[in-house]
Order: sequence, then C-alpha cells, then structure tokens
Amino acid sequence: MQARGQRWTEQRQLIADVLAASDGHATGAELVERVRAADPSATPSTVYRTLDLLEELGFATHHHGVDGRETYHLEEVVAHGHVHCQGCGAEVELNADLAQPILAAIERATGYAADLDHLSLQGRCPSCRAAAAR
Amino acid sequence: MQARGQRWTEQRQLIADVLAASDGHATGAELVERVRAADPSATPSTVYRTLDLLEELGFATHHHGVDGRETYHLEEVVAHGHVHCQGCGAEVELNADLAQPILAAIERATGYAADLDHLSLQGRCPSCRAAAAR
DNA sequence: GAGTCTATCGCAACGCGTTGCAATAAGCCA
DNA sequence: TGGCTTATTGCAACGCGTTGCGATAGACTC
Repeated sequence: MQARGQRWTEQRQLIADVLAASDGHATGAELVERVRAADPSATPSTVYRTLDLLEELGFATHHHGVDGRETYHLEEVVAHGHVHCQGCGAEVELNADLAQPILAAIERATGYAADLDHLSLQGRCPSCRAAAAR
Repeated sequence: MQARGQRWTEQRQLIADVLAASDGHATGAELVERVRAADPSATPSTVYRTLDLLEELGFATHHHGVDGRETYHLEEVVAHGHVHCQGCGAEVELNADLAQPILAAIERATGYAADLDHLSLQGRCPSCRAAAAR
C-alpha cells in the first residue's frame, strides 16, 4: 500500500485512529489536542502533515468552516456540504440527494463540477428569515 | 452618521481609501501592508478592527477563500460569489444573474436564503474536467 | 479653555496552521 | 545483522488573524 515510497508509522496509525474516533467533524486544533493526549511527543506539524497525507491518499477530506478554521473528517463519511445560518449559528448538513439540484444549477450556470465536500454555504435559516420579516 | 457613538478618524479614512483603491478583492494581509505603507504607525489590529467595523456598517464584506484566508471588498461592488477550480486554480466570479438559479436550488433544498457574498465554491472547471476524462 | 467620558489606538501575546532544517529512524539490500 | 538511503519527525520560526489591556485622544459639557 505504501510501497510507493511512503512509510507507515505508529504516529500515523495513531492520528488515523484519532480521526476515526472523532466521527463526524473535528477541527485541526481538536485533532492535534487529542493526538497529543495519546502521545505527548507528537507535534502539531506532524499531525497536520499526516492529515495532508491522509487526504492525499483519499482517506480523509477537509474543508474550511465559516470562520476559516479547518475541519477534517474521514472519507468514509458520506460526502456532504454544510449550510450555516448567519443569524442563529445553526448548521445543517447537506447530503448528496439534497445537494444534487444545487450542484446541477452550478454546472448549468458555470460549467464547473462543484465538489460537494467543499460546499460550505452561509445564509439565513427559515426561522431567522421569519424573525427578520417581522 | 457616526453620531451613534462611533468616531471617524484619519486612520479609518485611510483604511477605507485603501480598500476603495484596491478595487475587486484584497486579502487582509495585503490591506494591512498597503495601509502600513501609507501610515507606518498603523498596526494590524487596527486594520482588522476597522475592516470589521466597515463590514458592520455595511460598507464592506469579506469571505474566506479556498485556503481559509480572508478576502475583503467594498460593498459597492456588486454582490457576487466565487467558483474556484481545484485543478488549475482558475477562479471565476458568479454574478447575481448566474447565481440566481443556484440560490433558488439552495432554498428549495434547505429553506435557507443563501448569502451570495459568502458563496465560495470549489470544483473542476470545464477544461480540467475534459482533461481528466481523457 | 478645563474637565470628563469613552471610543480608538498601539502593543504584546496568543491560537491556528505552515514551512525549513537538522536529527532520527524506517525500509531495503547485501 | 550491518550499512545505506531517504521518508519522517521534532524543533523553531514564521504568517495571518484575534484578543486583552493600558495609553491616547476625540467629543461633549460646563
């Protein structure tokens, strides 16, 4: 598997385990903290480099949240986007079915095949819209 | 205008001027650099705080680019989104006309009224898609 | 103009993420 | 097992952006 020059080390195993254990989403800082809890000798640079590697190998993905911070998750998790409410901070996930018409609209408008994993929208949720209308 | 507690200072004028002069987009760091070129006594914290204020007052907006860095622009610029190609790095803008069907699809799928200014998509442009298909 | 209130500024420190470089250790071959 | 190559690690420093705090200075009242 890593017979393409890469080496599999204990630290990488640990980082992959931590990522697997934090099902759903985790920010880079959270992952660093958890990895360091399990192995205090690990450093942030190692964690981030390993996350990049995992992403390169297709085992993980990351996207940027509303505040620009990074969020990582395992690739096994179904690809999905996020919609964040600027009013109340609520965040809903967008699965492939829901997102499909959106992606289709993007392709019609731009010709681009948008990446669902990097789809991170902001707007106002229905209840905040109703509150604003009043 | 700022008779609501706020004060209008030379520095703020300068920062607004710099933002106006950098028509289109500018990252936070770029703006800081330009402001400091005009007034070396200005500090990053002041620049960022002023940008926040300008945004609060509705004169500017910012969104997070592909790499999580911030990009600011004047509100006068027509609201628009961005689509970034993960293959070649090309970036196209999405004006209100093009984006309208996308926003409509988002609303149908989620009930959210998405904010065009914060619409930052990633995907593959037509030519990269064609290259990948080969 | 003097005095008071408080918004703004500069400074210093922090947090997250990235990068360069030297030291370490994994994998490979004999 | 011993020796070699080089991927990986730890460390230190940096860049961008944010925050807290004391000092400054704008605006308002008298």
